[in-house]
Amino acid sequence: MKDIFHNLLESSQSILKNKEVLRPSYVPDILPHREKQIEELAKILVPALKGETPSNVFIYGKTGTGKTAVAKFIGKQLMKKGKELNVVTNFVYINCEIVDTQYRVLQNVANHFIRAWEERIPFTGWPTDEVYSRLVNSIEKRGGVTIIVLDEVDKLKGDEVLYNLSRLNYDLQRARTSIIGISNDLKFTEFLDPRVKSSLGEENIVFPPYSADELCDILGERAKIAFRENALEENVIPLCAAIAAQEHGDARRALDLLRVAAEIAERNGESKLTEKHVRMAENKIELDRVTEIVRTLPVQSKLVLMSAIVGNELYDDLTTGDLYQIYKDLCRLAGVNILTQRRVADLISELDMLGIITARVISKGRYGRTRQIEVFAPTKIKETLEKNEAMPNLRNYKPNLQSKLL
DNA sequence: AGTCCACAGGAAGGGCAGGCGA
DNA sequence: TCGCCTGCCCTTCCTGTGGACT
Repeated sequence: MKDIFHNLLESSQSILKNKEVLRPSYVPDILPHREKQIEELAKILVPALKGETPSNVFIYGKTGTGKTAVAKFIGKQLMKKGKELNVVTNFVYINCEIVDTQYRVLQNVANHFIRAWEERIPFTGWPTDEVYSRLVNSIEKRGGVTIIVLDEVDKLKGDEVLYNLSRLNYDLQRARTSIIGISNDLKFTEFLDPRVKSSLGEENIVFPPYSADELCDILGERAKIAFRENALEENVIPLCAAIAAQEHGDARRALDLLRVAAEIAERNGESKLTEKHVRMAENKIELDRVTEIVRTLPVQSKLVLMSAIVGNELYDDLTTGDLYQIYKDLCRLAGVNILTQRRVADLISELDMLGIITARVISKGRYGRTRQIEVFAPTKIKETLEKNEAMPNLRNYKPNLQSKLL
């Protein structure tokens, strides 16, 4: 019994030597194919090292294009150079998906400057303007230039916090601040208050998606650190890169593929990572994504999805009308309100957008115009749905196929 | 060429919950 | 605590549409 972990540890040393390198949170020392963006951002921020105020920057780019990595990388470099030159530089990174309200953003930035022996601002309770003045004080006390990075800035609730942060410099005497906003939503600034828009959008940097070749280089760099020698079959990295490039050049997805593939290979006790493992990883990631989406769907959407699965089993080509008949039956079985066909049509569209089903508009001529519905990975989805208590027991369901047979 | 089916999908508005300032 | 506002979910009503059939 005592050797259980020993054995597992032994076997899991076969392929990976440092898995952390493959995680999205890891900031590498080299960022291949982002030299231009790094230089651009560095040029904008270099005034900080002379004690001047850098322009605010907005960074755009789809997920996995290296926005966060570049921002963190530059932050690290800036702090290092600041120390060398004896210039006070501060770098605060905030992920707005987690810290999403005005209060919490101000609280987080302020707490960054508060020393261990000083009173920290609590999670809640203080009036927002008091947190703001505390923030101004602490930045002022520290002096120098503070770079505040707001990652996923589009997730912030309201633009008040952006307005307040952008006017920080008016309230500061000796210290200066500059904001870097990061977003994957190109249209984000369109909906901002014009004052915020002009103040924050002083400079823009766009991160284009990586090509398959570029992804190969990125994976190659990480693989050197992550894997033992000869643990990778030659075509593994190009395959991961090609799959990720097909979507939109997402490096995060490429790294996930490589990591999950390695985990699968290790769990199987194999000593070499092959194309087969990448394919298995691709499947696993996709299924995990779908299961997660299905699990968190509202009850009505779950019922529509279940109707689609049942419908696919009963009909060769499932249409909106057929699905709606089944849906009404399932609602009765589950004791749930029946929504109108108009609303169900919208729920079908939503499921289509999530990529769980495909709903193609087709015309059957004289027999009308409708959508043909097909469910992706029905077995796995059904399994997930059946774990939900609110779902009806399908063993009690007797379909009425009359409409189709006539 | 015109008809007609079975919807798609837009517009408007009701009802409700939650947030917020007074 | 109250009234107002906003966003979300949903319904009702409506017009539009591709193509088989007449």
